[in-house]
Amino acid sequence: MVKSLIHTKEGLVLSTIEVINDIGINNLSIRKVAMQQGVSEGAIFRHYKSKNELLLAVLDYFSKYDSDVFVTVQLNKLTATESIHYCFNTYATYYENYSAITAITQIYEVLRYEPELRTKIDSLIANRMNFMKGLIDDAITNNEIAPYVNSEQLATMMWGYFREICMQWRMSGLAFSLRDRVHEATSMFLDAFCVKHQ
Amino acid sequence: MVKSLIHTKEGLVLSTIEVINDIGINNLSIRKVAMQQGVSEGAIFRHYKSKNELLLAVLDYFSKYDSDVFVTVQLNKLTATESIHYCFNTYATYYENYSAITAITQIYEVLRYEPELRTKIDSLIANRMNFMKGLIDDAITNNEIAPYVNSEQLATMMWGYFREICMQWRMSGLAFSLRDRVHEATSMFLDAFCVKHQ
Amino acid sequence: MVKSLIHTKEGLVLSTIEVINDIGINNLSIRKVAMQQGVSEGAIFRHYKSKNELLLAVLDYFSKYDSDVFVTVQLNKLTATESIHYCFNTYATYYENYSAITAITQIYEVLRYEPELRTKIDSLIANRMNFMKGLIDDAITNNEIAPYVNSEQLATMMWGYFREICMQWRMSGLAFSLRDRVHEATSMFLDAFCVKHQ
Amino acid sequence: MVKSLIHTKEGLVLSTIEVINDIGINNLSIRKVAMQQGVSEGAIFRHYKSKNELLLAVLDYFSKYDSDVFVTVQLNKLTATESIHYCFNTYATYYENYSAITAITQIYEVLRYEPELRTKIDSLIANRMNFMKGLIDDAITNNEIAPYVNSEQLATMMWGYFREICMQWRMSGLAFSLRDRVHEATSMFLDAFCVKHQ
DNA sequence: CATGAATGAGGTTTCATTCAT
DNA sequence: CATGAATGAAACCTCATTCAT
Repeated sequence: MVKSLIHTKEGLVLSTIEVINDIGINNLSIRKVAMQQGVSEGAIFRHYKSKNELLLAVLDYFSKYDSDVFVTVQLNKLTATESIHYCFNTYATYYENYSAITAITQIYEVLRYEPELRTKIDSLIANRMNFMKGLIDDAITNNEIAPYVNSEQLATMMWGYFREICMQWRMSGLAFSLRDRVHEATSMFLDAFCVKHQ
Repeated sequence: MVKSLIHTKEGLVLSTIEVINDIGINNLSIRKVAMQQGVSEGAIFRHYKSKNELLLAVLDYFSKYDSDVFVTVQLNKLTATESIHYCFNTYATYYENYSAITAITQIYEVLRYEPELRTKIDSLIANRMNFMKGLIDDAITNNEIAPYVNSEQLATMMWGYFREICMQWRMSGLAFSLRDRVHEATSMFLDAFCVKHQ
Repeated sequence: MVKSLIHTKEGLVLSTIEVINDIGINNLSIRKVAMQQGVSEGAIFRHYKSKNELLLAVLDYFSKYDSDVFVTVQLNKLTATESIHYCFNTYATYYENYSAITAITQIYEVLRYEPELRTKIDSLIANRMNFMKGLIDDAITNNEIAPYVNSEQLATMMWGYFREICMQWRMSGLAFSLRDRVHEATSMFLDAFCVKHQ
Repeated sequence: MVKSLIHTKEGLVLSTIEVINDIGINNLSIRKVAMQQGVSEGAIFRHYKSKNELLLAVLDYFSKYDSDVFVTVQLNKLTATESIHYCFNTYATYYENYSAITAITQIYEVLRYEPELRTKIDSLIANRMNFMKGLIDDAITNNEIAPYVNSEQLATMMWGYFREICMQWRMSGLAFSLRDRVHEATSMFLDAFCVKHQ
């Protein structure tokens, strides 16, 4: 479907995400990707040496968005809490428009069992954690969040919530607004741990 | 290994969990379970009609613990926030002593793609959510948690955190105390959303 | 179903015929017979050393009826053509009341590929042929059938018709009267090859 | 053996017929066909999605010959009884030169138990019946066969004979001339049911 | 570059049969 | 006698990957 508009190599990444979303990572196979893309199975191996290299490209595509968000946040001159809001809002908006991509958020552990993918997954998770922890630390420094807050735990809570709500959204058949729900939750988090002013 | 001590049928559930933890749900096969258990492949099919029926037994085993915890919490005459503490503490202690079981918490989405398992997974998740939401609602009623808190969102946060910290624990090679970490996080949650007394 | 009324050993023969009729000789298995009979799989091997020995018992049961018919025909003091009529009428009546048994008439070739069964099948077919050929020869001797008729070919025609009409009866879902059809065909045969009297 | 001369896909049909003839439909397996053809088992599934689809191709190949015969008969401007002679003579000649194909004539009932094959078998049998019934009806119209003859019954007799003599031919180890025997029988049939001229 | 045929390993499942109880 | 657990072989089928064209 996306075939002629973009290069085959990139199209295969999108097709793979589509297949994972449609039938699950467990039922993913080169044949299914080839069918989704409308090419032969052999053709895929012209572009990617192995199935796991294709999955690596999927993870690259996935983490590339992370990098973009993180850079953008840095460039915008926002307060730390505003940055946190901005960050989750950006993800939620993106995911809402490209729901298949949320499938990737749910299969970290599965992919981690493939040796070729483990490093990539680990750094992806670490980057997300560190970025959020950094923002929270900034917020503490700037007196936006209470000083006694454990920034690592709070970052874990936030990403944990985000992945959990993505799962609920998928389970519901995309039946609610991911964006609104995430926005409300982010506000809850920031209000709860902010410095209370009299 | 566990062969002669307990019935084969139950041993297969434990062996399956062990294999999932060792090599991942994606690489799980009847053959591998048979090897882990020290029986032939055919023998498994005397006890479970299919691979998915075996996985269903794994999920039953997994959710049985949930039921036990929920009942125990109900029996103990604790305040709502104490119950929440008790609940997560119980899980963390159990999981710390049986770390392989945490593998199951990470593969909901994968299993949901198997039609025979989807209902089970969905009810398992719904039960956890409803139980926690109930406790939070109780806490609100009892003035332990602030009345403006959205109990569903808070429950999502807590279970999201719990699954996320389980993942981190696994990724770290069980390098920290799950129990301590979860205890701290639960306190953070309850403090943050509790009614502030002057 | 037939369990307690008759001995298990004989019940197994009937159950086997039932299963062959229900799901086909290709899908016949010891397990299916055991289920039909309501016993364990192992129990069958108490009575029959192997699957093929059970099938041999089925063929014995099947050919026993042939013997009975042949003897009865001999005892009745009928003309040769009357005997032929009587013979096919007896079969048609029996098969109409026990339709499952017709399944056996359709699987000679399949069973012949099992070395342990081949001799039995061959003699069963030879006996039917010889018996009918003998009656036809008698009819020729008695001037009931024209002298130039090749009795072996005519016997082949008659048994061929009989098996073919059994197949059609089965395919139709037993939708017509096997007895009437066979009676008409037998008359057609005997009229066509009889000595024409002026 | 037939490998490089003709396409694999068509070769597989011939190999399958060979295997059925050699070891029986009951012992037919993809593995045996692969061995007969000299390819791997997986290779077969590139050409046929399943075992039953391969068997369907066998039946197509088998019924294709029927169609050819029926069309040829129609084209030749023969009398009805000549057509009947021609038809059976053609089959007998073909089968005599390709004896393995007669195996297919003996396994209708077995194949009918496979849902994917039933329709094909049923139409194959119906076509043969209707064609022969049509010829007989023509013969009656043309005063070649007596008007009181039930054409459906006669067609059943003829096909029944043909299948029965094929079975005997196979059982005898191809020890007699199928062509001569069938020719004689056809003459017997047509003489017996023809209009007697003074 | 792309295709389509092929492979060999491995997947789930069924089967006939054995044997301790 | 009967059961139920177990086995080892074989069934059908899918998979990642290779390679000639």
